[in-house]
Amino acid sequence: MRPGAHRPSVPLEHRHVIRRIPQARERGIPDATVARLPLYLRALNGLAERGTPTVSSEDLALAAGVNSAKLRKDLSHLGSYGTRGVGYDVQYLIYQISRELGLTQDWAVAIVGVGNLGRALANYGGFVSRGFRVAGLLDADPEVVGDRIAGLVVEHTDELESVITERGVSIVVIATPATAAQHVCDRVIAAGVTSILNFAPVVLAVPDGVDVRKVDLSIELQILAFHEQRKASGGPIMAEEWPDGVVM
Amino acid sequence: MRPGAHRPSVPLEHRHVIRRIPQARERGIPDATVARLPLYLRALNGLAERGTPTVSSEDLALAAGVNSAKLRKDLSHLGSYGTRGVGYDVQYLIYQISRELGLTQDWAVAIVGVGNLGRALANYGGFVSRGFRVAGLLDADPEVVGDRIAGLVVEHTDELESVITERGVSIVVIATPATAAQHVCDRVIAAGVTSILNFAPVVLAVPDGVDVRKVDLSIELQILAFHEQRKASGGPIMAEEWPDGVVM
DNA sequence: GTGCCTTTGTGAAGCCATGCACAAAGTGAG
DNA sequence: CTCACTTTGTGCATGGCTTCACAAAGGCAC
Ligand SMILES: NC(=O)c1ccc[n+]([C@@H]2O[C@H](COP(=O)([O-])OP(=O)(O)OC[C@H]3O[C@@H](n4cnc5c(N)ncnc54)[C@H](O)[C@@H]3O)[C@@H](O)[C@H]2O)c1
Ligand SMILES: NC(=O)c1ccc[n+]([C@@H]2O[C@H](COP(=O)([O-])OP(=O)(O)OC[C@H]3O[C@@H](n4cnc5c(N)ncnc54)[C@H](O)[C@@H]3O)[C@@H](O)[C@H]2O)c1
Repeated sequence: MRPGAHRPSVPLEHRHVIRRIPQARERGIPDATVARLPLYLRALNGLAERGTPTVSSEDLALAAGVNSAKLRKDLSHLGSYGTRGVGYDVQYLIYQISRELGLTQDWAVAIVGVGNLGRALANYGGFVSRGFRVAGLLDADPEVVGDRIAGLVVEHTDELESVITERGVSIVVIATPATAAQHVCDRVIAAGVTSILNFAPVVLAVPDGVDVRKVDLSIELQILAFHEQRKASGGPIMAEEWPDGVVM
Repeated sequence: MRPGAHRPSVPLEHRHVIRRIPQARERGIPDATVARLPLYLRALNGLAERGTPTVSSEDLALAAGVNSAKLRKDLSHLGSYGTRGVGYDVQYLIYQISRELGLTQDWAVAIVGVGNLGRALANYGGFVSRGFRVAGLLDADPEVVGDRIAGLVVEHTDELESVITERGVSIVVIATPATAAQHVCDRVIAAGVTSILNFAPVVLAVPDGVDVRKVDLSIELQILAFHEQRKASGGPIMAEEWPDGVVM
């Protein structure tokens, strides 16, 4: 996950070589930083709603749940948008981060697989709130096709390619059973999509240049279980036993 | 996220100091490794279903979508469970990883907030399939309380503490609106819960020793949008313009 | 037993991310 | 203008993670 797949040939040999301008603002924002920008954006929107005009890195870091040095370094990758002694202008920073993330434009999203999860996603308001527009709901089940959900009519997956091309869909959400996910994935890629959000518990095989992000509830729970067990068993030393019945 | 919060006082000064036994199997599995173990487990279960008795690190890595050296290093943190020249015994490895993750026991999970998302989660089969049992559904809305979902009756959040303590709930899933999440979080922690999976788009404040993992659809989409924009705008060099109307 | 083949387990190197600590830069009072 | 104060932007050190590459280990044939 989080593959280095993108950025295959982005030059990264500046920064320590010549340093042409004071800020290192010439592309190549670290993945870790990109993953935190939405967090900052959310915190900034909260501040903006309360009318706060400027915010220090310390306060914003607190609101976003990160270290303030990390926040400043992250923002420095976008450019020098703060004022020393004052902080960051909330509105201006919202604009800059939004622009960097590509949220100043509208993204058409299609959801494939309108079951329990797909319906929840379709009804989700937080989707639309930030430049993402659900432009299509698709399912293979004739029982489901024709249902009206959140103002959209579910279409048959036969229409997948035409929906994608005709409505300019650039991001596809896969919420089908695991068995169907790779097939759907292949089709949407063939139709030109290069950004996929996958909820099915499978590793999707995709060509270079296609970004897949996955959300896997089961994995999150298992990670929690690991730490929970660790806490319960009272410290780092554990019984070393395992059944001898299991043979290698 | 992924806080270093847990493991506050775990000694990690071995490994490069004395090396008491050939394998470094004395606790302290890296977070990055823990996060991949469920992936390996899933791949192994697929192999087991097809009756495959053993698997090489190369093949398993392929199925899990990782580098084979990384896979071997990850597994070496659990112990020396492979056979050189042969590979890993599928059943045995499933058992070892399950044990390490704490999946040999049953975990009682409560879901708080039974709206669109909460219902989807409650109906999700992949939940139960791996040692997780939904032991309670709770909501604050009297309209929702009493509904029967996936064999469970939704209870009122007034019952939150008693449900947690009486049914031995150790993991809580928060699927309430963002505004209610911190309040719910505080209550479940007061009731003794130390593992939380949060779907609400807020940074939860929790004391040390409590693990929070979050799933945020909106963040994933924004990350995809970032890369999508990068692809579309034809390479690392971009127009440097921004509206002069916006003043700092 | 001997020798060949396969595959693991891990040292070592390189890369990336984190966080400290501070100089530079800006504000505002007097 | 000067000075004290605040806060940014970043050099640097540290540590963790990834990947390569290979010696060690086991299986198997004869
Ligand atoms: N529900 C959850 O909370 C949850 C959580 C984590 C992961 N998931 C995963 O998300 C996926 C969907 O979960 P769900 O609970 O909504 O399942 P679901 O069975 O309720 O819905 C799946 C939908 O996909 C449709 N479908 C099947 N094949 C298709 C195809 N080839 N093309 C298009 N549509 C197709 C089905 O008709 C159905 O409507 C599953 O892979 C599941 O493992 C679900
Ligand atoms: N639906 C999605 O696809 C989706 C995706 C990502 C994130 N989220 C987030 O997940 C959360 C739930 O989303 P949803 O679509 O299910 O919303 P929803 O409004 O459908 O459901 C929220 C439920 O929480 C209940 N609730 C409110 N206050 C409560 C309280 N104090 N205690 C217990 N229950 C309470 C409500 O009665 C309601 O049933 C939201 O924070 C949302 O932002 C949802």
